Amino acid sequence: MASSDPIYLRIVEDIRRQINDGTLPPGAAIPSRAQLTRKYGIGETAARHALRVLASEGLIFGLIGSGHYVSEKPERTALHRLRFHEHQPPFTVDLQAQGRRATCDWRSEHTSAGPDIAQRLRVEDHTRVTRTRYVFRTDGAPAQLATSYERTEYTDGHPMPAEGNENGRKSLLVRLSLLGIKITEVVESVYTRVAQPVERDSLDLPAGAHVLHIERTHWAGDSPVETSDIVVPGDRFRLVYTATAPSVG
Amino acid sequence: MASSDPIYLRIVEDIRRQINDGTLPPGAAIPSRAQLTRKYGIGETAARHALRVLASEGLIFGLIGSGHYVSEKPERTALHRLRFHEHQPPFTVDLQAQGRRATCDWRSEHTSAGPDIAQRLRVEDHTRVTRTRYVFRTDGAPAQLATSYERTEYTDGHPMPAEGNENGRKSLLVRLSLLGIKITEVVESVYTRVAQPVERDSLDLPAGAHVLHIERTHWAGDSPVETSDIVVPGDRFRLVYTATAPSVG
DNA sequence: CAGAGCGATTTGGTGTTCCAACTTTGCAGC
DNA sequence: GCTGCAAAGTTGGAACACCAAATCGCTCTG
Repeated sequence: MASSDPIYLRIVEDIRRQINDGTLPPGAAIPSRAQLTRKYGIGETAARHALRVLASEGLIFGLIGSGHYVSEKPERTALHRLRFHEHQPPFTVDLQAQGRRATCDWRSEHTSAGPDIAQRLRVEDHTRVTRTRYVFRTDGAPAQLATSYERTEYTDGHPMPAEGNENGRKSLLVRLSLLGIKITEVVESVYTRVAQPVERDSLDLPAGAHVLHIERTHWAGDSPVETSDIVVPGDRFRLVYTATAPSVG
Repeated sequence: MASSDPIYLRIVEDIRRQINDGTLPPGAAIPSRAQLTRKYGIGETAARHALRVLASEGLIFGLIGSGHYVSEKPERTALHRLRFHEHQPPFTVDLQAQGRRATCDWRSEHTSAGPDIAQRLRVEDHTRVTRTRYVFRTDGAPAQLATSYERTEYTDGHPMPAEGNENGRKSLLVRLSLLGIKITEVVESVYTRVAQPVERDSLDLPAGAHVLHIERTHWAGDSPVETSDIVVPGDRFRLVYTATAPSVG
């Protein structure tokens, strides 16, 4: 706000305000670079810099040869995560529960745990674990990128197939229950960060896009059984956690 | 990766790779604009653009007169959210539970519900509600910005004081239990977005910073009792959700 | 040897210019 | 009236230049 602020920030704040208060509704055209330079009496550098900042924030988007336009307000699909009911173990709700066409492909392999995964699974470095990379798609669009790590000792009896799709899918809980292992606790740790190149490729994200990163660990008593990293496009989803009091049916 | 990619992206990917694989550890100096132009045989525009992109992603930061340096890997403080135990209502864990010096100031007022809040509280537009703005600080630094809305009918008996700090704080649950209202369900919806100017001011964030936005609603049976918007700096915190199976003590 | 001071270096803001790729528009010709 | 093409407008990449503010290192002085 200070008059000592750089010029381009003044433009940014001005346009942002117009978008917020509805003067520029979604779909409206932003003045072009040439128009901005005339309107505000600035150089082209400042004008394009302002547009770049607004575009990188997702408020507007540019079309080569056409112009810049106000983005639609992002509708974030609810992704139901942990849900708790009495007399049921904690579980995560599948994408299918959304009533959308969802598919899942995975690739599974044995590998050795790095320091981070080793700590989360409470094993030594280089312990052999089963790593499975999942790609979830909803309505054809990539929706989640998940990497799951299981302690191989637990799952050797009923191992993951090397790869497959949703048809051959057996949930973690089913496979573990066959081994007499009961999940007693699930912990999810959520944070946001910039998408890495691999994730941008898999999830079809632009440079600088933010993702929600979920570190999930399933516990059986005091032993972590499985841990996974789940990466979700930050502009397309919201995570919903529901908790129900035990004494109510 | 394609050779048709713009030059500045090649530089970005090259430096990003060096940061990721440890060639450039946190604190290491990035080559200056002049050095980059010589090293890659590019113009100054491309060099500074590459540095700007990396800086906007938070991977590096610039010091006027000194240079660009690799950022520390962000340590995100765990913010324990919903936790569920048998025979206890769902509750959110306070900041104090972190073992840190935390303070809280708030300002409370009666106002009329806008369409968004009205929908979440299942009331008509313009129904009178109690709005309370909280600012939580941890170790002196602003940590959370929360805006809570309560249906005035529930809380008129034991209203919020107009303003106060952590010393005069009575939790929502305590006030409601005095009125015989028992929270049976808590729903938290989490997403990430760019911080708005007001939030940047309150939380001391740079332009373009991302926040975690939590929409939380407390339910008593089928009636929403309180709903709040909780905004948390995305680079300083992670949200931890813990679920324990009912049948285990 | 300590400290002051100056100059080289670096970032960040801004202006100007040029170009390639693409879209939109309007006009000419059928 | 319709088609097709050319011109004008727009974005995005890139180069170059200039300046203010800040930092850093070296030198010179006391």
